[in-house]
Amino acid sequence: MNGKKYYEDDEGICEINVIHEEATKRARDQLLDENTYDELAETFKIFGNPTRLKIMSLLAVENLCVCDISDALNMSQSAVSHQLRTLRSKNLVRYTKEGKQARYSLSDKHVIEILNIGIEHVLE
Amino acid sequence: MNGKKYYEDDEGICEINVIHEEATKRARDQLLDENTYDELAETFKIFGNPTRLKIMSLLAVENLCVCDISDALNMSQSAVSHQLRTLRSKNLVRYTKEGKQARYSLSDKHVIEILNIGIEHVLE
DNA sequence: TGTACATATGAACATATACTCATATAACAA
DNA sequence: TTGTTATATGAGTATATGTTCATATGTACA
Repeated sequence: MNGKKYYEDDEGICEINVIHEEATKRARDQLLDENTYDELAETFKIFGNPTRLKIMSLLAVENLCVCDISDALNMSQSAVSHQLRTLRSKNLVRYTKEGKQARYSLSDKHVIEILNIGIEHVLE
Repeated sequence: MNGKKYYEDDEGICEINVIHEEATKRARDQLLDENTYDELAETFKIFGNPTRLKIMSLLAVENLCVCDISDALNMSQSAVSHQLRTLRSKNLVRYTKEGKQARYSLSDKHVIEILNIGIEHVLE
């Protein structure tokens, strides 16, 4: 079940040994699009930062404006605003304008689901 | 329901306005430990990279050694090995020595759960 | 022994990220 | 108008990350 394979990269031809050829093929065949993994990674990356996690945790309970969040997290308005921008860019939060303020909320139930699974995993 | 609060940082006293004081308090009170968010972020960060996602997807189906994974992903042995090290450091994969080889597998059911929720989220 | 293979790892590099600071925009109030 | 408040954002900076390259370690086999 051992075999040699070759692949071409920028530099030339490279050789790779495959030990478990059948299993490798089965595993490779069930992979999704390259693109799906990129998107998936982009999504998880958003969850990979404590500040954003805390913002999402806050918004899971209450809709808040930027200064509320700054206060709750003891962080500068600018830092919070930048992170909200990131969260918005991936459609994880949304906001509605209320006069001078912007009232933020979670845009998706999946956000809470992913949060909860993660917390479950970490706390046990 | 508007109030002013003050906090001290390295530079001195800063002022923050709170617009929704009650809601902010409720939201803040249900936050978890600082430490929990750090751990949580560390975990999600691991999922925030396409190469690692693909490795986990492969191992969700078959137990493979490093060269199998390199072949399946068309990546250098070194790059894969470094990523496996990262995955090991967070206890997401483990391996058993089989002669010259190291046979890797997922170490945790949560890994597949988190993967699946993410995929569900991305694909819809 | 020596040689080939499977894997691990340190160093270097290029890129991405998360803040701070300063400033811009936008809404309301005096 | 002018000033104040709430938010957004560009630039700069320090740190983290993902890969490559070179090399080390460890196992098996001649």
